[in-house]
Amino acid sequence: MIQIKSSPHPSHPATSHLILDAAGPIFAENGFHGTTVRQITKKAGVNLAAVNYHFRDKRELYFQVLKHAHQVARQTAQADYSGPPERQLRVFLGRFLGYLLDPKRPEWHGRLIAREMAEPTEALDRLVEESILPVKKRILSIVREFLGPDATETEVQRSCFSILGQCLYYVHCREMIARLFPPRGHAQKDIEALADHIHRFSVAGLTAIRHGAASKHPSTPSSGRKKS
Amino acid sequence: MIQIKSSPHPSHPATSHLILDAAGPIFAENGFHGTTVRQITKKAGVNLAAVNYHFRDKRELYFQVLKHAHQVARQTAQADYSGPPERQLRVFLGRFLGYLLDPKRPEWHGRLIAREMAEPTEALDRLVEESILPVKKRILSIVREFLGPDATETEVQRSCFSILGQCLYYVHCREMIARLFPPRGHAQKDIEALADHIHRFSVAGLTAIRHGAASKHPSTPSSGRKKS
Amino acid sequence: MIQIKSSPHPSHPATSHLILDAAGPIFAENGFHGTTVRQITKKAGVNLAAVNYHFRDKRELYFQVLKHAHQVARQTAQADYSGPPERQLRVFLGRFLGYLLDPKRPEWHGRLIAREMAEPTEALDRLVEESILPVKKRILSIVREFLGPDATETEVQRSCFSILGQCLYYVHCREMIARLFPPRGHAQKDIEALADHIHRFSVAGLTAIRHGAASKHPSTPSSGRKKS
Amino acid sequence: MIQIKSSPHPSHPATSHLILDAAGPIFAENGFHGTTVRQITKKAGVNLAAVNYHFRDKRELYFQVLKHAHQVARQTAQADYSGPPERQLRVFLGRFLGYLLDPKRPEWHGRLIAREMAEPTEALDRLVEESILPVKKRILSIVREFLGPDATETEVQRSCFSILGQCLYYVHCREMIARLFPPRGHAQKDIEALADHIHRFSVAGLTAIRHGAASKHPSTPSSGRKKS
DNA sequence: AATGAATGAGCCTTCATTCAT
DNA sequence: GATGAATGAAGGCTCATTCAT
Repeated sequence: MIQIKSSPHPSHPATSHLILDAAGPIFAENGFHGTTVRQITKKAGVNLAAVNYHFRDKRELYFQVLKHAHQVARQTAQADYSGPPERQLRVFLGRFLGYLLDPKRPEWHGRLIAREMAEPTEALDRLVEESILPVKKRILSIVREFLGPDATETEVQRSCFSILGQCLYYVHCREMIARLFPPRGHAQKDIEALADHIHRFSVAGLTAIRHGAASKHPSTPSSGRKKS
Repeated sequence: MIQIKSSPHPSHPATSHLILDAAGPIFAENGFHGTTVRQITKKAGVNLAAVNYHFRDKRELYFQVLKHAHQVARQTAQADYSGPPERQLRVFLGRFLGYLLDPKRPEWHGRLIAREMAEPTEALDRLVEESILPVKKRILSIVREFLGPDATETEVQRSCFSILGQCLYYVHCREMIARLFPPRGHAQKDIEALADHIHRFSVAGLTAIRHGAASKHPSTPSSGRKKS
Repeated sequence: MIQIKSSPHPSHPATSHLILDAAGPIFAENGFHGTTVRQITKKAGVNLAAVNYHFRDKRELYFQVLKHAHQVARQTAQADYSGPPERQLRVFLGRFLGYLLDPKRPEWHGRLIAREMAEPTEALDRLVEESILPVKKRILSIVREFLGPDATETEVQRSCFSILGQCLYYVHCREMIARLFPPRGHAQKDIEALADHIHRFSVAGLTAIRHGAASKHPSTPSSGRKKS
Repeated sequence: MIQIKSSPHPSHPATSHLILDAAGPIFAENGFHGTTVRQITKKAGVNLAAVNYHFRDKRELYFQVLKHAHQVARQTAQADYSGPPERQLRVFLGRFLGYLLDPKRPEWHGRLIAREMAEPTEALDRLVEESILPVKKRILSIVREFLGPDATETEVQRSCFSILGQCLYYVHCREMIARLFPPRGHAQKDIEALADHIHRFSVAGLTAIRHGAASKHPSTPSSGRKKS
C-alpha cells in the first residue's frame, strides 16, 4: 500500500503507518495548527509519544502526510499524450480532474493541498518541486502547441491558468459550492461530464485567444502584447 | 451581535480599530489557530485583555476581521450592468478582478478569504450569506442570459464555475504561481489585460457551450441535460 | 428599609442599595471567591465600577452584606426574658429558631452565615463581636441558672453547645438534610413545633446533666469536673 | 472515573499522592474557588500541569480530595452495635465524635466537609451517597428502636437531628467556638468526656420525647403528630 | 521498539480594579 | 455622582515534547 521511503524505522512500519493514516484526514480537516498530536495518536490507537519517536516532530509528520497525499498526482503527467493538442487537452483534463475529484481517493487529499496553498509552509516548496512541476510542464506544452508559435509567453501562461483555474475551482471552492448549491457527490460520470464541459469551453477559449492575438480589442486595449 | 463602537475620541484611533487593523494581516499569515491574541495586541499596542473586552472572543474578533475584509466585495454586484450579456460579462470581470487583485487593497484580504475557504469555520456561512451571494446572483443572471433559455441548469452552473474559476485561480493559487513563475505584481493595467483575456476566453467558451447544447458529445454523454 | 450606616454617600443611596440587595443572595450562593463583581453589578443593573466606587472593595462590600444579614439577629437577645429558666429557654428557642429559619427572612442570610463559619474571614470577628456575643451571653445565663451553682463551667458550656447545636444543625446541614430527606419548607408552625421538640429534649437533657453532676459515670469518667 | 494509580516506584511517593496530600489543607483553608492549582502544585513540588494530567480537572481533584477526607467516616457505621439502644447510642457517639474530632486525623478534614456543606458542589451528592448515608441509617435505627413503634417519623427525624446537631456543632462552629471560648485542643480523653455528656443529655432527651408523645404540649401544639 | 509519566511554555480568558471623563 | 474604556495580574488548561524505563 503506502510505502514510507524515508521512515527512520522501515523494519517495523506498523505504528508509523497507523499514525500516517490517522493524521491525513485530521490535518485536512483542522489544518496544521488546529490539529493536536493527541487527536492523531488517539485515533491511531498508539502512544502519545509515538509521533515524536517516529517522526521527530509534528511538523515532520505533516510533511510526510502531505507528500503521500500528493504522490499519486504524478500519474497525471505520465499518461499517454499523443495526437493533436485538442485531444491531448481532453486526456489531461480527464486525468487531472479524475485525480482531483476521484471519489475513490481519500477525500481529504484535495482539501489538504488546497489548505497548503492558502497557508503555504515549507512543505509547499517541496510539493511544487516534486509533484506540481510535471503537471505544469505538461499543460504548458499542450497549450503552447495549441496556440502556435505566434502566441506570447503571457498568453500561454494566462491560458494555462484559465484551464487550471476551471479545474481547481472545484477543489478550492468546494466548501463554498456546497454552501451555494445543493450538495451533489461527484460520481465518476460527473467527472467525465465535467471534463467534457471544460474541454469544450477551453478549446473554444484557446481558439479565440489564438485568433485574437491578431485582432482588435474594442473594449479595453490589453497590455503586455507583442503586437497590438 | 458585536457592535464596533466608533471612538469617542476620533483624534487618536479607537482601540477596537487598532485591534482590527492589526489582526487582519496576522490572521491571514498564520490562520486562526496559528494566531495568538498576544501577537495581535502587541502589534496593536493595546492591552492583552482588550480583545476580550471589545470582541468577547478571539473567535468573534476573527469574524469581524473577515467581515471587514470582505465588505468591499459587494461593489462588484452593485455596478452598472446593462446592454448585451457579453458587455455585462466584461464589466463583471473588470469589477471582480479589480476587487480581487486590487493592489491598493491590503494584500492580506485575499489570503484570508482563501484560507477561510480551505479551512471553513462558521464564519464562512456568514460570509457567503452577506457578501458572496450577491456576486453569485449577478454572474448567474449574466450567464443565463448569454446561454439562452435552452441551457440546462447544470450547464449554467458549470459555465459560471468556469468563469469564476479563472478569476479566483489568481487568488487561491497565488502562492503557487509565485513559485512556478517569476513574481510580477499586478499593476492596474495588468488587471485590465487579465480581464480582457478571461473575457475573450470565456465569451468563446460560452458560445461553444450554447451551441454545443444541441450538438453531440462523442466521448462521454454528459448527464443532467434537457435534450441529449 | 435597609439603612446603610457607614455608606460613604448617604445622600444618594439608590445605587449602593441596589448593589447590596443584589450581592446578598449571590454571595450566599457562591461564596466570596466564587462571586464576581460582574455578577453583582449586572444583577443590580448598575455600572461595573460602581462596586469599587461605593464600597472601595469587593471585600468591603462583602463585609457590609454580612453585617446587614446579621443585624436582625440581635433581637434574639433583646426579647423579654423572665420567669423560670425552663420558660426562658422556650422563649430563647422560639426567638432563635424563628430568626434562623424565618421563611419571611431572605433565605440566603443563614447560608451566608453558615458559610462564613466554615470559611472564616475577618468578617467573622466583627460578626461575633457585634451579633453573636449577646446571644451567647443569653443562653449561657439561662443554662447556668438551670444547672444551678454546682455545675462546672465545662458542663455549662457543653450544655449550651448541645442546645445551640440542635438549632444550628438546621442551618449548617440544610443542604445535607435536603439530600437525606424529602425537602419540606419550614412553615411558621413547623418552627414552633421544632422549638417545642428541642425544648422538651433539652429540658430533659439539662435536668439529667444537673443531677448527673453528682452521679457516677460507668463507661468513662469525664474530665474537667469539680467533683468526680 | 479517575483511577489513582499507585506509584510504580514506591520508594519516592507518586506524584498523584503528593498532589492529593498538598491539596487537602489548601482546599480546606481557601475553599474550591479560593484555591489555585499553582498553590497546590508548588506546595507538592510537582509540575503545574501534573494536576490536569493526573486528575484532568481542578474540579476532579477536589472530588478526590473530598472523598479521601471522608473515606474513614464509614468506620462509624461498621462498629459493633448490639445490646440495648442506650448502649448502641453510646457506641455511636464515641465512634462519631472520635471520627469528627480525632486529633490524629488531619485537622483540615472537618473543615473541608463543613465548607462543602455550606457551599455544596456536585461533590456533596457523591459524598452523601457514599459516606454519609450509612451513618444516617445507623443513627436512625438506633433512635427508632429507642423511641419505640409509637413514635412518628417526624419525631424520629428530629431526635436524630438533635443528636447529630450536638456532635456536628463542634465541627461546623469550631471557628466560632474558638472565638467565643479560649481555644483548647481536643485530647482523646476530652472526646470521651464529650461523648459522655452528649450521651447523658440525649438519653434524657429521647426518653422525654418517648413519653411526651402521649402528653400535652401547653405552649404550642406541635404539628405532624399521629396522636395529639 | 515503544510507552507512561512528567514537564515547561504558552494560550485564552477572566478578574477586580483604575482612570479619564 | 457615575460610567465606559482600559488594564495588569493571574487563573485554569492544553500542547508538543522529553525522559526513564
